[in-house]
Amino acid sequence: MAERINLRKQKKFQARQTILNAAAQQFELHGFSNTSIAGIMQAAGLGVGTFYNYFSSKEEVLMTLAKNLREQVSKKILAAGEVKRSATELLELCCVCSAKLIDENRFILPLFISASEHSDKPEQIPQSLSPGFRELFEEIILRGQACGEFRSDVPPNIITEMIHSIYQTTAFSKLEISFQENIRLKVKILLDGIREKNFS
Amino acid sequence: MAERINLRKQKKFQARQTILNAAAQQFELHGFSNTSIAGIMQAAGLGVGTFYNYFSSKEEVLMTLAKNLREQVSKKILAAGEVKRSATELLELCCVCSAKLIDENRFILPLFISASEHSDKPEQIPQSLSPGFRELFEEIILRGQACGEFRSDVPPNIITEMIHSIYQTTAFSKLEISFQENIRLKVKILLDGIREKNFS
Amino acid sequence: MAERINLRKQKKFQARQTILNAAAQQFELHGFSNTSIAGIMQAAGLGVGTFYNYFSSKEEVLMTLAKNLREQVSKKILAAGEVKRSATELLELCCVCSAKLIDENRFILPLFISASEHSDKPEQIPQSLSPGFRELFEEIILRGQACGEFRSDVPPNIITEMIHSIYQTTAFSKLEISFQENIRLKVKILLDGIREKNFS
Amino acid sequence: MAERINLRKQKKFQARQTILNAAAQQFELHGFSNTSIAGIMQAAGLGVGTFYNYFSSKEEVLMTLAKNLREQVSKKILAAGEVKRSATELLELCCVCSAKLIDENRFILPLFISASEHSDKPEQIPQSLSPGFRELFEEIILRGQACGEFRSDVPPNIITEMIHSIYQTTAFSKLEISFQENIRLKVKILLDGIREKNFS
DNA sequence: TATGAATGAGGCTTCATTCAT
DNA sequence: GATGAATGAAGCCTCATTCAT
Repeated sequence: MAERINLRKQKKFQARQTILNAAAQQFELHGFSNTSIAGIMQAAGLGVGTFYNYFSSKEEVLMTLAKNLREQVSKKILAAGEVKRSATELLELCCVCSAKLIDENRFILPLFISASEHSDKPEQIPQSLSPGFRELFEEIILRGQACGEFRSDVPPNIITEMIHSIYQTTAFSKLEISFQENIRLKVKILLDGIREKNFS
Repeated sequence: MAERINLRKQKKFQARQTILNAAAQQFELHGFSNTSIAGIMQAAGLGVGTFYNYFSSKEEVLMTLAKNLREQVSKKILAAGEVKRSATELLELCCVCSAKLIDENRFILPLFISASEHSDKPEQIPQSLSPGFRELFEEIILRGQACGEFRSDVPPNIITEMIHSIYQTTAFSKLEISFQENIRLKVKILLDGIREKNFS
Repeated sequence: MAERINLRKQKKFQARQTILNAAAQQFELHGFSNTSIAGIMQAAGLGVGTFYNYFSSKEEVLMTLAKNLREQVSKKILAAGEVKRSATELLELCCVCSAKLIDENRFILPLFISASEHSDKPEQIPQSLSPGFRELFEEIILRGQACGEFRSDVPPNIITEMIHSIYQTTAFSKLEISFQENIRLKVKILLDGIREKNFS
Repeated sequence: MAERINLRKQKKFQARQTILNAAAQQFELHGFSNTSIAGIMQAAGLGVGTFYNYFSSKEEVLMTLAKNLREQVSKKILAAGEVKRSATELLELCCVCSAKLIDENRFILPLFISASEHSDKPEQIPQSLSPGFRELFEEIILRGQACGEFRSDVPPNIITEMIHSIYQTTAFSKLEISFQENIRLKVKILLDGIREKNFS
């Protein structure tokens, strides 16, 4: 009996996952607003009505996809933070980790930028990927400023925002260079720009 | 007779302007894809059908708005470039100028990011605001690298892209700080990050 | 003074004619229902509003074009009828005359077939090109039947309708043969088919 | 389960049929271009959107209606052709058969004439009802000419076209006589007109 | 739970017609 | 009389959402 319930739960979970994957694929292919629920479900090989057994709107799907990515990123980054290093090293490491994960789920980033736009249902769209991400970066920067490693004449949230901006726009880059390498170079510039001059 | 025609043309020009302004307002308020043509024309206080006397699609309106801004930015920047200065000074000046103009037409920037998304009519959406903007920045950076003022271990197009990213995402910033000041601080970091270390 | 009025009338007449010609051209090019008033007036090189100084609807234009053709055809045919001949000769002659004129204004025939369809304003569309055409044919046939030249076991209006049908559909013919020759052959068949067998 | 699906498919088929019938009725009532999709669906007692679950345009509906009729006609005619008779008899029989079927679906014929007009989507409108109809007639005529039963001084395609023209315009006839009788009389004339004089 | 047909609101676009100049 | 910008009705079509099976 318990197994049967488990099996059912598993099946349900599978359908949900199928929808999420199909949605990700369609979002990447046609963009968020040009993707219809019918389109997603067709890609998923499921009936249209089934969608509403798992989600109540396209926005919710997007939110879920984002949450998943966010959790992955957070986990990786938190793990990295456990070993003690200089703020610079830590920040660099975090950036590399993030870049890698985002690269593997690239579709999600553009989505955020476009979907967050001015949706009719803005409450359903989280501000950014940040929770557990933005905070972490900001914490590292604060620490770096506190110990004199980073310049203090620029507010930490500005610096965090700048890091963010690098991720967001690099996802769109048309340059020949790879996403991760592109991020690496920009982070290098940023790190050199925020390093306290007397420090080195 | 000529006057009569002139008068009419003038009125037509005004109507066009009214529509453009209403569109800008609505785009800013609800976002590009959430703005309907009916909405624009209602905001403009004109009949729906009138829209098609001036534009053939929402995309064309956006393109027109963008072109207008682009031209303003280009003019300002080109004027700034005529006086000879160090690459650093020039870049800083350009950034300040651009920031000012973009600040006054803030709505347009988010538009580009969202509209470019995956439109059904992508050919109608120019890649960015850049023509005469991106090129200018890149030229300044090249010159700075050539004379040893800027680091050469990062390709100039990466740096240009980074400047772009600052504009794009700062337009969305929720921080308390003003747009122009925000840009100023980020540009400061960037300039410090790309300055050749031996140079100073 | 009188001249001035005449001149004005002439001018007015010219504009009217210009519109009629443009309409004929557009009808032929795009079909009746796919032709817009704006399209006609653009082809005429006149302002849209001007249309309503001369006609009150597209249907009226069509009616006018048809009336013109009808009058031409009638005139020719009546002239032909003045000389006395056998009914067969007369019918053949009429058919040839009609074919020639219709060929020169081919566009009008298809129009009738399609426009008469089920227009919203059916009262404005005359039944056919016939007045002074259908009647004439019918009279010739009646005469032919009366003098034993044509078979009498088929009502004359059926025969007239058959002649009509030849004109109507031949206007659409995709065959290589010319319109007039095509008509000639079909009329030959028809004449042989209605000739009283004992007569010859 | 299979039954359930079957039931649904059956219902779907019924809805499709309902729409086709409503469309036929509306086309007949108001003509093709004066019939709106909303009108059809209202006549069908269904929601507007439902239309697009079955067809993608009015043209497709027309095409479907025509195809159905064409198939019926072809079947009947082919059956008639299996018994061997003289070309004259065969042609007469075919004409009678066709007349009967067309009479029962009279609406479709005018449609073809009007719809073929100059549609914006001409590729979607087949040239005529002919496939398996025009060809058949032409074959009979060729055979009749070959065996000296029909006159050979008129190309067979002209004769076929003439038969066609009889059907097309008789569908519009305002005469008191019935469609089938009307056709019968005209075909009699035609047959007499194409019979080789020496043959009888 | 899965399905997919039905629905109608809402967006886009065309166009005949009006009217101020 | 000539003009053409303004208009809104009306048609087309898409799509999120519901609901009976």
